[in-house]
Amino acid sequence: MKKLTIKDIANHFGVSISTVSKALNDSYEISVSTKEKIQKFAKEKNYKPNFNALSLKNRKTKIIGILIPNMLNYFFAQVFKGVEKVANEKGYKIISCISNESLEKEAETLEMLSNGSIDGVILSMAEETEVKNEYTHFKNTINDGIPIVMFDRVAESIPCDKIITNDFDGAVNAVQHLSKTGHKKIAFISTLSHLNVGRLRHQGYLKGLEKENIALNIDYIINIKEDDYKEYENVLTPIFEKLDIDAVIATDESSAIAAMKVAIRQGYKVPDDFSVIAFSNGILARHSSPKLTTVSQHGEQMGATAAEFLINKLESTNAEETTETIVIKTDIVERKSTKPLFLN
Amino acid sequence: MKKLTIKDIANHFGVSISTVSKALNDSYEISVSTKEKIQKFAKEKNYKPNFNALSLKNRKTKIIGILIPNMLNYFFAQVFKGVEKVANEKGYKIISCISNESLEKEAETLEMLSNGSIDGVILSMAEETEVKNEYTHFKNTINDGIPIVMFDRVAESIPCDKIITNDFDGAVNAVQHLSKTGHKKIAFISTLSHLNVGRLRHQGYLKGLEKENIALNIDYIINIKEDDYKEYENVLTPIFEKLDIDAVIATDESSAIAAMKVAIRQGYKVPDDFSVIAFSNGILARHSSPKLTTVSQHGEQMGATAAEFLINKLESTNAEETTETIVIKTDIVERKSTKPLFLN
DNA sequence: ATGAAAGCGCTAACAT
DNA sequence: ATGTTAGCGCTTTCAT
Repeated sequence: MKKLTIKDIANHFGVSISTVSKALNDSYEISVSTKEKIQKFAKEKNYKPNFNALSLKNRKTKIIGILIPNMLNYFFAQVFKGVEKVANEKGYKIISCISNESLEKEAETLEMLSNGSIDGVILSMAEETEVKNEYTHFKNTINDGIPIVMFDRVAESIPCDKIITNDFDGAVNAVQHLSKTGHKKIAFISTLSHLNVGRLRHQGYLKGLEKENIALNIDYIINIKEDDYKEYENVLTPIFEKLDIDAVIATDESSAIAAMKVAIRQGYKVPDDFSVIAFSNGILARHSSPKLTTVSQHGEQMGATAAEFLINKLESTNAEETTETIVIKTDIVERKSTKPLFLN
Repeated sequence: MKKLTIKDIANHFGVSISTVSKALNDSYEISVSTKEKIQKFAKEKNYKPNFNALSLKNRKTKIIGILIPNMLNYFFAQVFKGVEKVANEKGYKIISCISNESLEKEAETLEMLSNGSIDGVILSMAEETEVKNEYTHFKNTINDGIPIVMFDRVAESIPCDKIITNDFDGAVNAVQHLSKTGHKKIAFISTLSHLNVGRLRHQGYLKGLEKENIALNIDYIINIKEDDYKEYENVLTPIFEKLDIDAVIATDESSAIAAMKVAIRQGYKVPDDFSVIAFSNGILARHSSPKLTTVSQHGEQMGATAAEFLINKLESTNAEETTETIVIKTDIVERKSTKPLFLN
């Protein structure tokens, strides 16, 4: 039960621990015969070098932290998958933590991790952090020598690599798609108006209208609290009754599906009289009826990219302190909630 | 940038490192005045004891591993959330790994983790592992002194704590629910026939029929490969055309939703002429139209329970080697794909 | 009240 | 080819 150490092996063969260490690391200094017997023995006994001893010695753990606001979100799960894939390939393990959208937990977690537990961290800001604009904990961990890579919800002012999507362009494209398929009365439903990604999508929506020469109707901008997706339908029903709209762009799947249901209930035919596009990664889009056309976000690729950047930074010798911002483009995935767009 | 160590502090005050160590640990051996100044200094300089040094010394990391087949599955994400919550409360961190349903990756991962990286591990078996019945890697890690807690997909023969659901009873209840609301021609759609949880649900289905005095119709048992949920509708369409059924129990959400769509397309009214119940935790259930009645699995609670058991084992001094199996009961959550059940 | 020294498991520079 | 030693950062026993 007691784990086998290099010392035990040394005793067993009556040699010194450094001989064993070198033998196990296949050093040229050690004779072939002793190397062989020691390696064979170690293998048989299933010897594994102690992780903590190595980390202590090397001053690095080959562990990266990932800190996300919420694990029940398909987007973050996808990002995680991408990170895991790359980390695994490069021999890194992952400590994963949840901030629960809380600034305090985010800060505590970062604090807890910056004691040599991890070599670097990939994170997406908690909502509260972004809203309060409180970034000192990020600065602290960077000052502690722990590189950060941020994705999706990133803090502009923090000097670190950032992996984001083209939220603005995504929204522009969504508007244009709808417009080109004959929808001009386009509402914008946002559950993210307090976050930067939400604002960017909003601005993209405005830009899209402009490009398509559609006048802005203020009433078409609908902000809902994201708390309770169960309420989305109730919130939207009276609005849709009042408003004369023929399309919706939503910042997330749930509200898009709610919008679609309400529209159908009110007698619209989707996608002909009423089209819907949502920002999304999700499973919901593929299971709704009709299936949802989406501005799709490539979470896995974002995660993989984040991991690559972080690991590069960790393993690069030259201490070049440049930081990059990478944009992973969204795609419009046409499903059944919009009319097909033929390029003319 | 270079991290502050106990040695640095000792030098700064011209005292020995053991004095500093004791001072920081608030030892009675150290005078109040030196304790104060050392603690104050440490705090100001944001001193953090090195994690790896502590782990090496204590022979424990306060890290638990979690090894799940797939992160994009809402059930596993929920379990993770439960684990995270408890771990966090008790001061443990989590290293999370994905087996991707692969025996080899599962074994490799366990191997990689049993070098002192973690104190214990929570896992759900990869599909391949369960199918091939290849459990030596579990035995190895247990022999390495790393306790395992398994959940959901558990290996009977391995001596460890296990957290499972009452799949059998869940299926019985589902059948009875349908029967009592007037549905007797109940099909069973399984995407998990190769897994034990799938078999248990299957047996529960049979038992439910028996209890309700419904004769078994072999054709009503429909096994589909889970690979491609996109194909579910195509697979089910001809079957439903041929079969005379008025209800479906599905082992997962996706196939349930596919079944519902196909039924609706074929002119059935859900839930009146055709009811659907699915084993599920998911978001899909709450967003489909109509919303799906489910045998609901409480993943978060399973995760929390698993973490509690593991941490208990890790922190209990007495080496009692008993293992327990805990059943977290499912509930039927009535939504709109079944008729309401009034107890008579 | 403070310090010296050993040890956790390992590597590596420096003997021999 | 093999061994000795110091050191990674910390705790703890045993001096002083």
